[in-house]
Amino acid sequence: METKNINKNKDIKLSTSPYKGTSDSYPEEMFYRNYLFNIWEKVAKKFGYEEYDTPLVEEVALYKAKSGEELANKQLYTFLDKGGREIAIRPEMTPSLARIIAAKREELRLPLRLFNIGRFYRYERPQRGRTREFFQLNIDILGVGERTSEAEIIQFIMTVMQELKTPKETYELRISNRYLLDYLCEEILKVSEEKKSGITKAIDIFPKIKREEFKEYLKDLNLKKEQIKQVEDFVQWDLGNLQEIKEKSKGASELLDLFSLLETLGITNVKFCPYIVRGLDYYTGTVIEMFDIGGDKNPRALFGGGRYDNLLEIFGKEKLPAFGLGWGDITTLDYLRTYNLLPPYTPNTELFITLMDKEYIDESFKIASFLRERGINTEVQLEEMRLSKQLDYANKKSIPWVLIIGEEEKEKDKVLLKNMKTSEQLLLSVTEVPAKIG
RNA sequence: GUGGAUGUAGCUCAACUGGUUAGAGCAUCGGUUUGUGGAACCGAGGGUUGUGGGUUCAAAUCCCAUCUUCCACCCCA
Repeated sequence: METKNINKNKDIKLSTSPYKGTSDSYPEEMFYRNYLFNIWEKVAKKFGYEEYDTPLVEEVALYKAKSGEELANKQLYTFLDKGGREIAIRPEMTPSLARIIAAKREELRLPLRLFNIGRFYRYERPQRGRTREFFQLNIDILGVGERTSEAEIIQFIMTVMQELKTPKETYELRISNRYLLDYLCEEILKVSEEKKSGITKAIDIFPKIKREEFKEYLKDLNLKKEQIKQVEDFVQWDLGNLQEIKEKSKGASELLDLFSLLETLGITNVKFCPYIVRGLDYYTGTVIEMFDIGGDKNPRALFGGGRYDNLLEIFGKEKLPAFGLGWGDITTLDYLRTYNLLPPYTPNTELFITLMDKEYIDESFKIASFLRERGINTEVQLEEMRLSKQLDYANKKSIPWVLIIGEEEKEKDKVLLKNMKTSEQLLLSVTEVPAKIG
């Protein structure tokens, strides 16, 4: 009976490839991912941000309330749990963050500086810079409505870029403000509320299409000739244009304040771009996106973010000013690879202990424990094997040091420490192995 | 969700356009070398040609379906 079962299992050929749009991370890939994550975490902590986390699943209603329609309806992984609840795997962090803040709205001391590095899922067609499973750094400051909070996050961004050793000519932080669109529609174009979303969308795709196509697009929105010209004019605005309307437009004055603050901080690689609008429905003021401008290999934003002062309202709570961003791992690693900015892969093991005779294994284990206590990452050869093979193994794994313990060494109560790079060998006692090796 | 391309050994690619037993480089393993790695040489293992149908005397090659990956749209990290 049992053999029958085994045969039956043999007939089922399971695929070894991961689920569509996801990928397995072998040690080398983990090394690169952790390189990025460690920098994110280190810099976030440097700025006084604290780590938090939320469940991977949420009720679908959370996303229906405020995320974009596309994200909530089409890109959401959903299922019914056994109690009949509609559950979603989180596609983004901000709604969850808003939820946990709203839950403790009354007792939290402000401002709150929070970050999280988490896994997210979106049901989409995979392509460059876009997969179904990805990680994101979410970093948010809550409780400060001033431009200072935005400047701080932008300072954080630039510090991370520095840590990643990114060349200045390869990136640009594009900044705009949602209130500016209100001003355009209400004060300049004087169009009805329904037309606003169409115009917003047109402005969003402006950098992607040709001038003529843009004109056609606006014509299709039933805009008058004069209005079309005004929109074409708007997407080319610079800070000078904002100066003229700063008394009348909240967006303009906020942007001017932010840019003057950034200037005093000596922050470069930032640009006012009127066509940055961002899709998610909850943004209210400043919006930002980071782009690779060194070539056309990475047309997708490395991250996007903005101000979302009203998000707590969906929980029936008092408003709370908030500003934050979601920084993607896929897009960023693509970018880092494009410019060869990732460090060479190096395994963790610093020292390898050979086994010349299987009788010596307890000696190996004891020495390994001793060295590990001293902080040296130590790997032990577990099977008797020709020495050349053991050295070959250490060499292929780029382990910098090898400790040889054989008959000769045992007699003298010493070990032979070999530097794999220089081939130098040193006969010494175990206690003499330097704690800081490498 | 729409459109376009793709799939041959672990990886990168061949196979004279439908014709014997699907090959090579790299990688892996073994040996030359039982206490010294990186080089060289010798050898070995590894494939239902993504999967399932169909056409044909004959299919990696042609047709259909399906899946994967990639690219664009959409959306977005």
